[in-house]
Amino acid sequence: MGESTERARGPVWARDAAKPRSALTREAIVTAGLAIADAEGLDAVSIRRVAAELGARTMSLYTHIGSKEDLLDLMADEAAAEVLVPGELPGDWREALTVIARREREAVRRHPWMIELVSRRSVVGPNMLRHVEQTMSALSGLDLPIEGKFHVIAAVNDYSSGFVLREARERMAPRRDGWTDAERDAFMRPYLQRLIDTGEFPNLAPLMKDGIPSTDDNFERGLRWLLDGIARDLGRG
Amino acid sequence: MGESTERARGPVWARDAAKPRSALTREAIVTAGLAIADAEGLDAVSIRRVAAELGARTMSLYTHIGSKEDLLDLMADEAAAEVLVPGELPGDWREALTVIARREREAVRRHPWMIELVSRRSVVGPNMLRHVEQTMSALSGLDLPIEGKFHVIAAVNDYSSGFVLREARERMAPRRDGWTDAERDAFMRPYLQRLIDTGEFPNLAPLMKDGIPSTDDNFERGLRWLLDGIARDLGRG
DNA sequence: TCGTCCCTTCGTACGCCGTATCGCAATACC
DNA sequence: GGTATTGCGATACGGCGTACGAAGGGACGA
Repeated sequence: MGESTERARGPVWARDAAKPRSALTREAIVTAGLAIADAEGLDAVSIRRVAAELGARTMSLYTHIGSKEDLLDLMADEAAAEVLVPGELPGDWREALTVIARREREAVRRHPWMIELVSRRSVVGPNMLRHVEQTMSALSGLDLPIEGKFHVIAAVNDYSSGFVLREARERMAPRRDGWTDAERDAFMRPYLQRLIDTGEFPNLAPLMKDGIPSTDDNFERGLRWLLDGIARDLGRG
Repeated sequence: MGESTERARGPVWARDAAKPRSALTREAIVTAGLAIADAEGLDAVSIRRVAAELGARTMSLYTHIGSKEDLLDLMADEAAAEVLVPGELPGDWREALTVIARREREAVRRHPWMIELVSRRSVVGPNMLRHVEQTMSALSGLDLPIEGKFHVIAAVNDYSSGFVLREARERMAPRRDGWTDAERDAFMRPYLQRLIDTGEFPNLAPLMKDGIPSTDDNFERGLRWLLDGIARDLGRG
């Protein structure tokens, strides 16, 4: 049977995991991957490393996952579970969407590597779908066709993703290039000063000099703007 | 001199390129990298591959760039040049921001790999800064403190990034897993059907069945919502 | 109880990758 | 013409994902 060695196809979540005969299970592998990614970043997650962490040999992992991509998909969906809001959603659709968006942000702050995964491929695992379902349910009180609801949650989600992407990038910066804040400043300042001196950046120069003003409610403000715009449009219809 | 072999530090853009003695220049390397990424995706860009493309040996590239990360930074900033709007911006700040946002989207549609770079690290090259400067200049007619302007462009940019991230992900999907649309459908449908059958997704089931309704003005609509919300807030102040 | 089959484990090996190190040759400068 | 500098590249190292196939143990029918 030549095809017995063929690589598994289709979404990982639709494929059976191997029967557990020891502690080496798909679940344990995913959990170990998550721990490594949380502690050392996504680049530290290698098949060899995960195996070592579990006291197994490298190739044993392939009994339970089809490839490294599979592992990353499973990790992403596992983390997506944290986005789900437990309990009832607020009745008001704006409050409900806000609560959900906050949770997205918090989950990414806990697991910044989610950003890198999400920018590589769509995650359509069960937890991610539960999240979309929950978000759609936040709009169930609205008299709107399903496409309209989808447009709303897509726009809100796009804003959250973008914010969270930018935030995660800024938070990861020190670890990625291995600089302390002082080093970073020492390296960047002369470069930025030279750019300021060209006079090419009249509107930006004050910000480059003083740094970017960052208050914690930037996220809330942008979200409020967007929801205001949506509410006005719905009210007009 | 032990420190002569030390790795270069600080932002790439602040470091001198080597003097060109042949066709092997920093610029040529970046251009070759861009071509490969456009044609085959970011994963196809390796130092060895870029060198081969230029008819050089692998290690010669390191005369002109400090590391692969440097090359990726330079590529990202090169692509960022395409985001700059040539000529005058519209006088109305909403129109100006819209024009800029459209250009961001178009640039990423041409170079989907930008998404992966941008989710890894901040790009603060000259072209990216020119882009931010241009965006700030779109608000120069507004009577708003500089922090306020920054909050506005940050929110608009977050929305654009999020949309464009989602769009790029969807567009890259077929290439990434090497499925045709038919295969994708064949693999996904039974999986989604099983999820629908659980009854856990009452709000989502219609969308999973019929696919996501995608019209081309989703981007414009979300942007309009956000700008409406901002305009109202500014008008009230 | 004894085969038989299946399924998990994993040793080995291949072809990629980024890049440290260092010799060499050509150029630039005095 | 001699010397210092600098671009180029051969070699090598330690990582990676994973194909292949051998080995061993549990399940199960005879």
